[in-house]
Amino acid sequence: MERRVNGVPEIVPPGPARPIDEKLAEIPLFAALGRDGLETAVAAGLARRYGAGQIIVHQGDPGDRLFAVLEGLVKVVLTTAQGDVVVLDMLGPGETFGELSVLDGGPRSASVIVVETAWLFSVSRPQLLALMRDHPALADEFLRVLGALVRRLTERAADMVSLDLGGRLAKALLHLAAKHGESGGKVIDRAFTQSDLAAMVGASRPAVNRALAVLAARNIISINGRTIVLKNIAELHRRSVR
Amino acid sequence: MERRVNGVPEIVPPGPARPIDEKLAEIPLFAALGRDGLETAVAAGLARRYGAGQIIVHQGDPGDRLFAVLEGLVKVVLTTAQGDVVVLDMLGPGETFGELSVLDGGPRSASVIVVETAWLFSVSRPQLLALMRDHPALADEFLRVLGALVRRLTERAADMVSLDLGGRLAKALLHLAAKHGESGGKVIDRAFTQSDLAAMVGASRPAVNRALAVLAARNIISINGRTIVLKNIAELHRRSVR
DNA sequence: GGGCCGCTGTAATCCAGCGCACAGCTCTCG
DNA sequence: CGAGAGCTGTGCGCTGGATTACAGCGGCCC
Repeated sequence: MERRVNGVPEIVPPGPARPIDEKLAEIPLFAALGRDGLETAVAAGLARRYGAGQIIVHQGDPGDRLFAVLEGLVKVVLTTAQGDVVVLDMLGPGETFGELSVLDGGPRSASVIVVETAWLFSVSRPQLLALMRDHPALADEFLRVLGALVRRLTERAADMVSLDLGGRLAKALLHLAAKHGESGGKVIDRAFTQSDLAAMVGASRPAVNRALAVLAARNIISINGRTIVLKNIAELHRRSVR
Repeated sequence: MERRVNGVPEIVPPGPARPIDEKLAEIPLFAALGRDGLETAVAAGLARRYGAGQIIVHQGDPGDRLFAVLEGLVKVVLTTAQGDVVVLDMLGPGETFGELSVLDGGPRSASVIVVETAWLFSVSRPQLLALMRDHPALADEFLRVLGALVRRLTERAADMVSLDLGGRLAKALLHLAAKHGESGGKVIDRAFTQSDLAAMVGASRPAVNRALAVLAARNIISINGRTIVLKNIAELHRRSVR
């Protein structure tokens, strides 16, 4: 069981457990390429393994690569001028980051840090643009991904101001369980801490702990160490909209 | 002087004060079209006037048009399930909205409401896609606009959790003055109220009033009714990052 | 001109969540 | 196997902002 302490880098040898193109074909964005396009992409891109705690891209740095998560878990982190940390999202297999670098080639708007040992695939901006030129379906899919990104950010901006801590936490739990959970999105058992949760919902770590305790007391969730089981999804939904 | 009460619709006759193509050429997105492309766009699109309080697009509705503000002022508003209102942005001449409808054709993620009598230009998704096909520069520019949108939303999400009311207000004032202000971005005198400001920074209206009073007492801004003069821009910047 | 409506300005009360501090637990590594 | 590090769980005082209420004021409309 992968239970590595956060913040401690880990040496991970390269070497895929399964072929790259097989994993890549499961990612919506690249699936649009078709068989031959996938081969071209694999040849053009880079696949690497990263250990927990490693920083993939650093906020503010230049960068022109688009990344896709093949395996593992990474977090998108924004550090404010005062050093406060905001976790924008957790990304698992099939998800991508670095879209902005492709759009305008500007500096990274956030950092991306490995939470669970991750296997990432990346292509450079020129390579991606060339792929898009040859495969218009990839361009369409890319726009779709962008749309989802904008919608999520919009919703999040509103949530941050209109929901109280309990609501934001409920929403975060549902979001995490749906994306990274087991048993049909009911169990969260991944390597992120309450501090990560706190940074996701914009609250202090103790406050999150309390809010979790409240949910557990109402039998809406159950907590066992770092494992959270969602027992009453409907109630969580209700709390995430009021 | 335009000093219409918010929320009260107003009948505004059609009829541009200046030619459409002239205004459109001043908008970065459409400027990429060149002379002949502009004419095509004008022929394909619609130009209309809307009175204060009118709702241009309604959150949740389907919609496939991209809008550009030629004149006036509109606000992008998100209403939560409980009825709380969040103002995402104020858009003036040269700015666009409805990009999402072009990306994925999904429902409107927010409503757009006229604040000051506005003259808007709009094109449908198919028309815009056709224009992009014939004028690749338009597609490039559209991606640039999207990049800016994503960056702004990302920054906003972080601001909402890391800045206190004073900081968020300072940031909002700088943002508004830069976009819609006079005298080199120092004076804000538009038709939006303290309630609008409150919905922008995610606070109650009295709280905003107090925060403004504090800034005025420190001689950082001066307030005269609905007119706000930024007297110490450097100090506002300082407050918007700590 | 008079009444009405909406916006600004301000005061009083209340409470959620923060900051801080500390205890207990578990996993890791020497 | 012992030490240490990092995470979870919890108590306490404090403050910022929400809530509510109300007075003053200026346009707007009849």
